[in-house]
Amino acid sequence: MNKKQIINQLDTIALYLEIKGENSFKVAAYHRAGLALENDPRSMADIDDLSKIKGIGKSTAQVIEELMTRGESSVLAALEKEIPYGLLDLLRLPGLGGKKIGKLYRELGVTSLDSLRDVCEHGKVHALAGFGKKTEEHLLQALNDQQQRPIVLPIPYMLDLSEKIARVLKSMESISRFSHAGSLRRAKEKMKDLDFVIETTDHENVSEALLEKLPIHEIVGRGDAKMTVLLDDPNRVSVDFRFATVDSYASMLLHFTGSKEHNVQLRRMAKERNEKISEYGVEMEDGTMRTFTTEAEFYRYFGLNFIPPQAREGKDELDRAKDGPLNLIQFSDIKGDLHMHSTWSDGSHTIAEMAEAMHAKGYAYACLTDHSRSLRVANGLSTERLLKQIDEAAKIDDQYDDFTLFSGIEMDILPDGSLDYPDEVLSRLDFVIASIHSSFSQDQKQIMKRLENACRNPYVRLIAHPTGRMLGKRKGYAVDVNRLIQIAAETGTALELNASRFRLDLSSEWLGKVQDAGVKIAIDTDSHSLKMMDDMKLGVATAIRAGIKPENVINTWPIDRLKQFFNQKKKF
DNA sequence: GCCGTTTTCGGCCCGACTGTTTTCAGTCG
Repeated sequence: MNKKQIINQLDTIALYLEIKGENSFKVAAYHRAGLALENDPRSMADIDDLSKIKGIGKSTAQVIEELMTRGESSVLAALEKEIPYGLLDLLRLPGLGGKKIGKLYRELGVTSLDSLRDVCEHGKVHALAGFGKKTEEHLLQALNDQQQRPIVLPIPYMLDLSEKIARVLKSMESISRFSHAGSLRRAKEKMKDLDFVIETTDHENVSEALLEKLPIHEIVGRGDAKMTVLLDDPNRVSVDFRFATVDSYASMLLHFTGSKEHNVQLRRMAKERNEKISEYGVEMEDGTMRTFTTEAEFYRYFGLNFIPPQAREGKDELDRAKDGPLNLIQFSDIKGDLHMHSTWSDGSHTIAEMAEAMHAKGYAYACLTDHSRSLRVANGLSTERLLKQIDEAAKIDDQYDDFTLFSGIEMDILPDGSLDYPDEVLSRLDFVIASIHSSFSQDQKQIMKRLENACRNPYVRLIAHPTGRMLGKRKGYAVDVNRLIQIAAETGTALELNASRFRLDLSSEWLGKVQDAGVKIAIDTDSHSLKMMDDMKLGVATAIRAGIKPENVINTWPIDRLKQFFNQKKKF
């Protein structure tokens, strides 16, 4: 059983325990054990002593062992025997938790969504103590709408929504500051809702305006401190708006950025010194509330260096932030973008427009990398056109003295493993990227042969979007990423973090291993338009999640060092 | 169920909101 399946089983056990009415800390312990596994970068095979992992104790370790060896858990089997499986579906209805489900089961014999509907329709629910007419109505409504707790949605979808909401917030005069928070701010690839923290003195007005300007499906809750709505989009995305004052804004942002586990650890730390953290600030021993103007100031108060949102997953970041600055890459480290397209292949803007936009971003360099000749659908460059483009790019480069436009190519690795141009053509370019755009369904052996051939070419410096995945759309091809990292290390080839919101390839999970193997990384937007260049921020955010240090990212390097990398002889 | 440079037992982050209730339980993040 793989790690993901084991985590699922642990979560299922937790759900059963919740319905059983177990102590909520016991329930949380199973979730936390799953989280601990997820946060551990090692594969199941590499973990020798489970109970040494923080959050996994004797009991959960035993369950995990059993899942690994037998493929099933006796703890889970006993729960399945005791509690009808259909009750788990009820947990997905908004407003129903373990306690209420337990009551419905024990007192009304509810065992499934269908039997719940039946008792609701017969008016039996509102007679139960603790239930009432409104609860019964809401349950029926939820059953009829097939309304469920939010599913997880991919970051490209949520980022678009978030940007639309941000535009609305920006237009409101009564808002002095706002930020997205939650999983999106931590750059998780999937999330179930959106969170915004808003600084305002007039939350009534802001709530009203939001309800007016946003497409709202339903108001889930509305109070002085927050408003929760379901958007009228195909996925009925849930959005939380939290209102803060000037004083509480930083604490509020910290709190709603999470992660939950990060917050728990911070609060524990505060508790040890008899202080109490809430979203409003830090309550001192004498009851006074201390507030902060920035998150950095908050961390500093506890003797910690700043922890960027994407590093707040409740791993070991608090310990590391005690010892010194985290030395994680940040956006200001980026000196250029090494993967972009122009109208010469399938981009929407001319070389001059792309170059000027990169220059305007304050970058010191950028590299033009249109598609190669075999990628006909993208108007890939014939050898003649490529040679012409090199001249054209040089002319544009000449117009700048504080910016360099390199000439490169994104060259296809063909299905048989050969490359799209001969070496004598590649030798004319500053920077050669190789990538796969065809025959995705080949078996792993053939895919790896293609990638290995590319890495062993003396001119190929980077493998772009190494897995070929599209978030929320397709999985990518059958690449053995561990092996690719090994080959990249042997040959001195860099691997890409494609920063496009549709890709994020390699993922943060793999990038940590890339860095550990001593392989260099390029964070590129693969821009086909001016707008796409902005995804560099998302790329950096993803790199931070992976714990990437700036010195391991080639496009943080000054131009001379980058040129050295472009020209160095590869190792074989 | 997990955890401990004061602890191996007694805690476990903290608050908003709703619906059910006359002071709070349950759900949620």
